[in-house]
Amino acid sequence: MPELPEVEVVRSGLDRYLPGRRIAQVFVLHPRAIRKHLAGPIDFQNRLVGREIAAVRRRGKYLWFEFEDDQILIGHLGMSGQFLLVPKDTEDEKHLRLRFVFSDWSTELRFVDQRTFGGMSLDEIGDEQDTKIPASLAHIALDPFHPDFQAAAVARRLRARKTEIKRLLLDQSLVSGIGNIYADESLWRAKIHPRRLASTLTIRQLMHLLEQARVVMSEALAAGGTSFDDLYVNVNGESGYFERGLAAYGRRGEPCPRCGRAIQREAFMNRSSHFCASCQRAPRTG
DNA sequence: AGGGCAACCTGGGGGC
DNA sequence: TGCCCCCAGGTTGCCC
Repeated sequence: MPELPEVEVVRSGLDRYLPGRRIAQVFVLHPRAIRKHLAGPIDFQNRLVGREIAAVRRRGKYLWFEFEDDQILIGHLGMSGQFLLVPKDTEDEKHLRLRFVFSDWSTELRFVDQRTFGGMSLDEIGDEQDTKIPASLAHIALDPFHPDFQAAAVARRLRARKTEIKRLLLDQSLVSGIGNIYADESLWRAKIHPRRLASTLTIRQLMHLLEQARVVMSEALAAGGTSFDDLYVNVNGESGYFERGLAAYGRRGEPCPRCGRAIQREAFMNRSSHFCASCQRAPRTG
């Protein structure tokens, strides 16, 4: 569920409350929530207790907690993950996976995740130039919100690939942060069919597409993200309201806001693509 | 090397 | 009620 705008809403909520807080206790309630931390739950707990959070950062759909040394705690929401800041005496959520208790604070941090595709792991800062990014996230490309994001360079990389443009938008090693919702919305805005081969587009068209991705995601961020149900909420449990801003995603059969023809849904990579067959012309086949 | 697909999970909704 | 199938904001690993 959560793509860049939703993860950024969560990150900013965490970063508003957590810097300066010291972890007093860590509870691992489901082992899958830390499956990428290979050293296991005891090591996970031992290495966190006593640490003070310095900042909460993000690249693409990953966020991470920085401490005062090179240790980093990475989090990914997967399809259904939530970070919630709640009073300690709040009843446990059904899918509560991790609990963080802080020194001298009546609020605790909870990681709740119905489908368990998300999780947390401990890592160290990598050596990538001056940017403090966890070593295990080195393969994650810059996202369109990053000040160093270079649309022209990314466009050249996209054009060099011999596959459909939507696959590439979803490839987090080329451009990060875009998922199924914002891929469909960006393609709709740029009037490009999702199955169009990237190599048939011009650099100018690809740069325009990347710009549409940045714009639609910043509009979504301003609206608090897209929430179809209560699986996506901010750290206070509130939904975002960008669903009303979506033109194509999840709108099969509804009129295209631009031309009025019905939005199509098509199976794609075990999921789906939504587009306007009139505004986004299908590539020739065969 | 790069492309394509199944697997990892839980739960909601629709059809019968 | 119940069962079965399909669907869902993502990533990974394995095959070719």
